[in-house]
Formats: sequence, structure tokens, C-alpha cells
Amino acid sequence: MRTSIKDIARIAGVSVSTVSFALNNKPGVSDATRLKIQSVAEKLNYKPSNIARSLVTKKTRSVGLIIPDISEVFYGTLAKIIQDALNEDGYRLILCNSESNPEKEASCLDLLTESGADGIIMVPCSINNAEKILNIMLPTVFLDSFIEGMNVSHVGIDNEKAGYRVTEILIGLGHSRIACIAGPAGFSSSNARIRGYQRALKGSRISANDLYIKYTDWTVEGGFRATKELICLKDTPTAIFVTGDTCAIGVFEALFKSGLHVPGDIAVIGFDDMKFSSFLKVPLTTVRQPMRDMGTEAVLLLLKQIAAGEGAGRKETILDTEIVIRESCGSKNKKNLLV
Amino acid sequence: MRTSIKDIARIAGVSVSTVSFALNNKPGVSDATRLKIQSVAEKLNYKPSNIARSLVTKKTRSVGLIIPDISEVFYGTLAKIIQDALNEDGYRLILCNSESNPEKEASCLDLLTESGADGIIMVPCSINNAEKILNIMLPTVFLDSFIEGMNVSHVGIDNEKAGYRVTEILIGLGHSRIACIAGPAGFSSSNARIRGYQRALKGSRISANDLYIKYTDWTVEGGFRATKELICLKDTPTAIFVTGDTCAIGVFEALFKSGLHVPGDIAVIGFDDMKFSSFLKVPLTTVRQPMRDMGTEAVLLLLKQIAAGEGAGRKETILDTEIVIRESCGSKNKKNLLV
DNA sequence: TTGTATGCGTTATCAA
DNA sequence: TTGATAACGCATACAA
Repeated sequence: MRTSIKDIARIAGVSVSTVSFALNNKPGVSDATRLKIQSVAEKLNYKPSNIARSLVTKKTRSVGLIIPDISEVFYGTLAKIIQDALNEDGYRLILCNSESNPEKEASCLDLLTESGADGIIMVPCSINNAEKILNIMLPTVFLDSFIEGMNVSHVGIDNEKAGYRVTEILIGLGHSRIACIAGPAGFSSSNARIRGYQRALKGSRISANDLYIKYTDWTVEGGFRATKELICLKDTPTAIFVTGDTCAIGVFEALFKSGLHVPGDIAVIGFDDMKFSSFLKVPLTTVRQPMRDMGTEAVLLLLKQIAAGEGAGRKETILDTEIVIRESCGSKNKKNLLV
Repeated sequence: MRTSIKDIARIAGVSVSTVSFALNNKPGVSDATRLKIQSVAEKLNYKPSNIARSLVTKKTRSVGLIIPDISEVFYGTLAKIIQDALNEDGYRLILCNSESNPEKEASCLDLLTESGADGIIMVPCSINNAEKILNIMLPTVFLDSFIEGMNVSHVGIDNEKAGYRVTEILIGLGHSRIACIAGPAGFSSSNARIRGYQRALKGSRISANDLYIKYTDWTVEGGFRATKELICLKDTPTAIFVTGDTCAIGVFEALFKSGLHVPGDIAVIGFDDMKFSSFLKVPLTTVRQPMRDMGTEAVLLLLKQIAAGEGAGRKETILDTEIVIRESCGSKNKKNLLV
């Protein structure tokens, strides 16, 4: 049996409500009894039950985080930042992996509502669960990706613009056969990057080639497979825009295995700027996302919504990115570009 | 107001206990009423409250995971594996980062007990909280590292042997000035690797040099700093054993910045075999840990303990590792070695 | 300043 | 096969 406030009340010779008041530092308890109660609680090694507390307060001080895959560095880093911000305010983190699968995403949503999460931060992997998200009536913030048209707060970057700028750089370096390896089709962030890529091509009157766009799962293996296919094309691309640095590792692997050199034979630009990106065999040019700001802002927004109850309006935060020029794109211009 | 079994009972015209029985698929309810209750529940979009359920059952079906830092690939990968295994059995994951800080580790422990976790899987970062771990009386499994002498289950690898074999390889390649970049001093896994390293030196009658052992925080930055210091030594080492691949990235950076070549000037062997390890500028020779087995075994052990209550005995599982030979150690022998 | 009583949503015991 | 009712540990409105 764990010790409860009842035990403390009995031993301290007071009522349970007094114990409750004293332990929660509420006014209306004499210093003498408060001290006594505290010492008894200490002695009994009392730990309040959040379960019981939540049942009456309707608040669990926990928030759910739904991401595709915690083992991917990008999401892991985001999770750590969110975790830290949350803990600072005394909130717990319940972790869920959607695996970029709408049905699993739905399960995550169910799990979180049943657990009584006070709010949800999620990277939506599809638009399938829009209705469910509305139905569960929980404060929610979309991170990185979002679902268009929904009245839900959202923090991210201008993916379209970033995709546009990356492609412009490649075009500026003389490339016209530019491929794009994107993430799963359900992510708005990935789709926006593709749109930017297409707009840049159009702007330079380069005819788009559908075969140059590959959808993967943002993993090393995915990048490897997509690149293998690109290499087999009749008009092999001379440049690849990969929308994730982890994925770019696989791109490199496929390229090197085929005896192709980067950037000599094929230029590569990634996305995210992970810790390893500058240490790959060829240092990777990439788009740096302000991950810390993204995470903390998402938490800020969510906690505000939780505090405000129904009354909190939707808010959208779009943060700036920066293109980090390294060797993989073949540019001699080492100056980074703000997007 | 969320809908409760009371609402269902009222609308279906039955008692709450019948609703509870029906919804939990317990025997003793006629098919007719069960169906009726289920349809009402469906219509009201009923989701059970795990909070209330937990208050009476004393089980939350959630387990806490305490790791140093979820943004480190090694722990992120472990977390994902654990999460999957847990979800398969209907358990939730509450994530905690200790940041290799004993005090934060203590906070994590407190947080988890207050949240009512049914059990804990943890990578202990120190021996400071041994007593606390005992006191909270929760089923616990140590993963990767453990605290010696404690009656707590543990799954990991033979770190001492791995450190020994790595050092032996380096010695076999002709090195005698071998440095070791270890993790924080609180991790038993890291310390065992150092012991193995020292034993191998001793076995070959190479005098140990204390200056050759560096403790870091297992990050890129940590590896960078440690290597910088090693390079400045009078007798610069000709080989470095880094006890983590992420850390090895920083080692490479420091080496390259100083104009040193790997493995020509300095041989490097890492630990973990992360996804990026074969894609670094110089493919990294490293010790592969059976991470999937480690994670699933930890979950298996924990759930068994949770099911068994007090009666479950301590169990220790030591899994096999493999040394993956790549270019960074300068060996022409590409055959991997089972440790 | 302190105590009594009630309820949160569920399970479980016992009676009908 | 079903229904009252107590209990879980806590917070809180109200009474003393």
C-alpha cells in the first residue's frame, strides 16, 4: 500500500482536507500544522497520486507527442527540445510514433485521449485524421507539417520557399536535369518543398520531368532505392534535391556504389542540417531548420491553448531557414543564404 | 463533458456495472444487452478514462523510459524499439531524459512514480540513485548500463570483452600508443569498455598512459574536444578507441581539421554502429550492438516482472556483439569479428 | 484555522 | 443475467 493523505491525516491528527491544503501550499493553514503535516509526509515518504488528482481536476499535466519515428534524428532532436520545454512547466511527455501511417496515427490519437493528455503536439502524416482531431476536442498544435484548412495552430517553416531557393541554386550552378527525392506523400512540408522545386524549374523554363520526383520514407534505405532508380533513367539527373539529410546518406551510398562522384558527377543538396551532415564523406549542402525555435514555440502555443481553454484562437508561426553551403552542391560560394 | 459509462447506462436503460461488464467483454452479459450497450457507446463516441480505471485497478498500463538523451541516435533507436514492443502489449511510454545527470535522473524517477508508471526501463547514468530505485518498489530493468550489486534485472552486452577485442585489434595492427575516449564516468557500460581496453594493453605489456583516457559526454562536441587534447599530447596517440559512434564524428572533425589522416596518421574504432557510421568521410570500424534484441528483451523482462508482481526474480541477459571492420582502423582484413 | 461531505469515472463485491 | 453500492486517492465547497 502506498501512503495516502489519509495516512498522513491519521498520524498527524488532522483531517484529510487540511493535509491536502497544507501539502498544496494553499493559504488558510497555520504554520504549525503545515510544518507538522509536512514532516509526517516526509517521514512516510509520501508521493501524491497524479491519477487521483487528475480524476478530480480533469488535468493530467501531460501532453502527447505524435511523430513519425523517434529514431530519426530530426524527430528525436525535436522531441528532446519539446521534452525540455515541457518539463520546465511541469508537464510529462507521452510519446507516440505514427510511422507515417494514418491508421497508426489514429491509434495514437485514441491512446492519447484515453490517457487524458491535456494537449497534443503532432506532425500529421496525412489528412485522413482531420475529423478525429477535431472530435477529440483537445488543444492541438501541428508541427513541421499541417493540415490545410483546419482551424488548428501550426508552427513550421516556409517549405515552399526553401524548395524554391535550393532549386534556384542548383539551376544557377548550371544544372537543368534536377531530381527531387521527397518524403511520404502525406506530409505537407515535403509537398511544399516539391512545389517550390517545381516553381523554380518553371521560372527558369526547365521542363519538369515526372520521373525526376521520387517519394520515399525519409530513411537511408529510401534514399538509396530512389537514387538507384534515378541513376537507371535514360537522362540521368545531374543534381538531386533530397528533402531530408538522413535520406541523403542513402543517396550518397547509391551514388558512390555506382562510381559516381559528388559533386563532380552529381550535385546533392539536402534538408534539415543534422549533426552528421557536415561530416559525411562529402560535406552536405543543406537547408537548416530552426529546430529549437520550432519545438519551444510549439510548446508555448500549446500551453497557452491549454491555459486559455476554449478561448484560444488559432495561431500560425512560420520561422526562417538558412541554406548551408558545403561541398556536395559544387558551389565555390561558401556564403550561407537566409531563405 | 466527456461521455462516461453513466451516460451510456442511462441511455441504454441499464446499470453502470452492466455497461462496465459489457464493454470489457466480460462474461455474464446477454448478447442482446451487450450489443445494445456497444451501439450506444459507439454512438456517443465513448472513450474510457484510463485515469479512473487506473485509480481502482492500480495499473496504468504505462512504463517509464529513462535515457540520457533521446536526440542521440543510439537512445532514439532504442526508444523506438521499446515503444513498439510496449505498444504491442497495450502499454504506453512515458519518456524521460536524465541528461546523464544524477539529480535529473532522480527527478525522472519521482515523476514516474507520481505518474503511476507500472514499471521502469532505464539506462542508469550513475550509482547515486540506487537507494531511490529500491524505494519506489517498481518493477525495473536496467538497459545498457547497470548498477553493480543491485538486485535489479539487466540486459546489455559484454562491454569489457568488446573493449578488450577492439584494443587487441589495434595492437595487432602495430599500435602501442592507443587512446580511449570514453563516455561519462557514471555509465557502467563505458567503464567496462575502459577496463577491457586496459586489460588488453596489459596483456601485451604496453604501459598504460592515464593521459590517453578521456571522459566525454558522448556527443560530437565531446569527441572533438577530447581529440584536440589528445593531439596536443607530447606522445600523440596513433590510434583512438571511441566508445560511441556519434562521438567519433567529432573525433574525425578534430583530426581532419588538424590535417591528420585516418587511418594513415591515426586509426579510429568506434562503438554502436549507427546508420551513419558506414557513410562518414572514412567509413568507421565499430562494435555493433544488437539493439533490437536489447530493447525487446528489456520489455519482455519488464512485462514479466509486472505480471508476476513481487515474485519475479532478477534476471541478467548478456547479448553478443560484432566488430564491423571498415576503413578507419586501417585493417585490410574485412572480416567482421564476433565478440 | 480546521473538519465534514461530496464527487471525479471506473471496477468490483455482493445481492437480487 | 442484472443492479446497488462501496471503494480508489484526491480536491474542494461548505460548515464549524
